[in-house]
Amino acid sequence: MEVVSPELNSLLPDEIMDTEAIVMDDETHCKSPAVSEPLKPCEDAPVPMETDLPAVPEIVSLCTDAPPTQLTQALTTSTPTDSTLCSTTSGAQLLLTPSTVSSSQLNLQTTTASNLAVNKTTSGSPAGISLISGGLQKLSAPFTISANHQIILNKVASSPGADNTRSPGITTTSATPGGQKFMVTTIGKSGQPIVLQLPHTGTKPGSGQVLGEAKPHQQHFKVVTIGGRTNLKPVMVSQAVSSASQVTGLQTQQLKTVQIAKKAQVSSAGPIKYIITKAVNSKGLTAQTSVSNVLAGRVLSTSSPVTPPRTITLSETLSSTSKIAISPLKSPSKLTVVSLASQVPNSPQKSVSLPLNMAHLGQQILVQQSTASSPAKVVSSQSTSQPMKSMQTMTVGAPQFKTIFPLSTPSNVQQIQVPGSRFHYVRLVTATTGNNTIQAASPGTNSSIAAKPMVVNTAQVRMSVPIVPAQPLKQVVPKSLASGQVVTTQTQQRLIMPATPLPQIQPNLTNLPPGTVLAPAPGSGNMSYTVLPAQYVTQLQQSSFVTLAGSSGFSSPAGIQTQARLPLNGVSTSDASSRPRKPCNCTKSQCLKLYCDCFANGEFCQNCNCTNCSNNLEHETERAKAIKACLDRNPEAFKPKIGKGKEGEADRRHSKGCNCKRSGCLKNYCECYEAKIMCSSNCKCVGCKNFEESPERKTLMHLADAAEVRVQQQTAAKTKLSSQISDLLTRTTPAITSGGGRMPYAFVTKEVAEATCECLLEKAEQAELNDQPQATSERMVLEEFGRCLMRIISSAGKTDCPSINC
DNA sequence: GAGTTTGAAACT
DNA sequence: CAGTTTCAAACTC
Repeated sequence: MEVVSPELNSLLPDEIMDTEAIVMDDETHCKSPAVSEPLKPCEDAPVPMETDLPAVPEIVSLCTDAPPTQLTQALTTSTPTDSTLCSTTSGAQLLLTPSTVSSSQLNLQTTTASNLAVNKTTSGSPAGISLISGGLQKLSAPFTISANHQIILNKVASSPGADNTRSPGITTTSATPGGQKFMVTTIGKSGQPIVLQLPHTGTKPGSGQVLGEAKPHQQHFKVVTIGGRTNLKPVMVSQAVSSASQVTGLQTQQLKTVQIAKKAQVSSAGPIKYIITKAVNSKGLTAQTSVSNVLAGRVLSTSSPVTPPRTITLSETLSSTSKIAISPLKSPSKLTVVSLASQVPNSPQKSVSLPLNMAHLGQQILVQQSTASSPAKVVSSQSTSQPMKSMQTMTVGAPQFKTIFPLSTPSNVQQIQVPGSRFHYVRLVTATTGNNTIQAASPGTNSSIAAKPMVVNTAQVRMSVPIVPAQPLKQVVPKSLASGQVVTTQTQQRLIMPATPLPQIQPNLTNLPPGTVLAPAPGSGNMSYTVLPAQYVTQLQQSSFVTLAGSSGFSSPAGIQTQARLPLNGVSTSDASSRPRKPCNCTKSQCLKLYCDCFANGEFCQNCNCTNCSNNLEHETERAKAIKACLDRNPEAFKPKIGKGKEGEADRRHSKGCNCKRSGCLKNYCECYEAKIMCSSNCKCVGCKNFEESPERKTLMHLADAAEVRVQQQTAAKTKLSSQISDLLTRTTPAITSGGGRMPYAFVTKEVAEATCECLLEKAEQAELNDQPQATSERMVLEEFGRCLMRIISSAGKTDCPSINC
């Protein structure tokens, strides 16, 4: 399995989708409760979860044997049962759940003579295309079946009332009479053709396929996702069992692409790669910008080194089942869950859900995303009868996103940061016995990946709760998970890693530091957690985690990589990422109290000046206790203090307000002023001058702006000067070389310098005689100086003795 | 860089 | 919840 594009998250439904759990073991299953119901953890793996906002059902149950209706509810909003999600028309299965904003339409038209029969309408037909459109989006797209087994779908550039740019996410599925299935996801630019590669298989009479119906025949899925790329990205799924593709609504406002592929015939022990691509800030981005971001941040990775580029093959042998379900949500928060689990050979159900995520059997990916303005949502992953050994759950969201990664036993986690990007990339690679070759294709980044070995607990993960800094969690996912989980939040991504047992610590999962990652202690089950800050990944590279892993009994190596920082506190990620973290200077708090900014931000101390620091992995126990203590005192201790207003920074306000008494709230002592926001009614300050009309504040602001401008100008001037000098040296080098190897300064002899000065003085005198203003005089002198330099340079390349003549 | 001021966090 | 203490950052010299 491969790619989870965070962009996809923004397109994904607001609610958490429940993907049907894939039964890895026939014997036991974890019942999946209804979406609206709290998830029940598997009996053998209870997972304590918390939720702040149970009002909106967002829990996704991944159990395979979940009640059909419940599952359906979790997956889609329109289909009553799970089985109905699959179209039963001949050979063609297409499930489309209405995306909340989907307005784009695709027209399917057979334009060439072909043995493939495709319906033009959305209604299912014997021709082999069925569209479930109960309140669903219609798909219509002219397509052409080429002679080389390709179907080219030409997306309608524009449809009435539809904005392709804003609603790029379109998924359609078609099937040939022979049972071939095609899933097309258009997530990219409008007007780009979609090409479906048709498998060269014999025609098979289309027959109604119901989810759960096992078929000995192979069915091929080819999924082409076009998300701003013109190149083809077919995905073929071969499966012996009957399969159903489920496509749920897409958030068309933003593009998301998730491609997870596992190469056919790859053993479960083979390397599995997870790539989460750039997350889309669903809030801050407009539709257009989101599209561009998708294009830039989109990642397509191949499943294995042998997998041809651009082609992802999901191949399940008779024994596997993959299923991905995504349900649309009406909430502003966006949550995407893509789960995929392997099934026993006889497992009848097999489904692939788009838009974007495809998980490999035996693995599960949860993608959860929520907007900053909406409550955080929790995705729960399924539990199978057996602890999923290779299940992985990822939740990615932006501006607030959470990632839950049930890590498979040997797994690698890589965190990738693209410079300048406001998103954090997380790559999970299930580790195998051998080294995994990780292919991360993060558009816009050429960052090299130097994964650092990391030990991942093989123990079953009992829970994971993403923590959303500014916003309460809506739900918690109590599910028994595989072996590891990663929770990320909008502002930061954290890893929850297996840690030494800390049974006494039961962190309030809803209020953990942003991006906190909790991982159960190996074998200890659900009560041991290690809370790791977002920077953990980065810091892992500095060796702390290896030690921890060893002490924690991690059994398998994994790699974590980070290239940059994560967004913080709802602040622009670019700013946060570009701004170096301020080192703390704590001396008495051991950096385990909120006095410490590092700790308060959920970060490890790194390159700080603190003494007796315990805010590191070496003191994970103390740190965990401290976190718990803080949460006990204030459940929202780690939530951002500065809320994000609806209209941008203007509405930002301090959640608690300040209590300044002497600073007039015009110094950085004041948290409001420090955050560059006005004091609000939440504040209890005395003598506040930090309000809109305050003249003092305006003055300060002007001064600050002016100072900033000066700094910028100086910086720019220095940069320009350096560039010019560098360029000058570069350009003069050949001449110097040709002139006998003399360095540039060698030409500035005493005579030359004197001549230059004379020229400058003369110029100054001229200006003075002409009663030129000082500025003009200075400019004239400088210009003359420039000319002198040019003459020196020019002469340097010609003669050994440059002459300066005014 | 040392000392002071300040206000949040922690404590009672 | 209020008052006090502790703490580290911000600020001043």
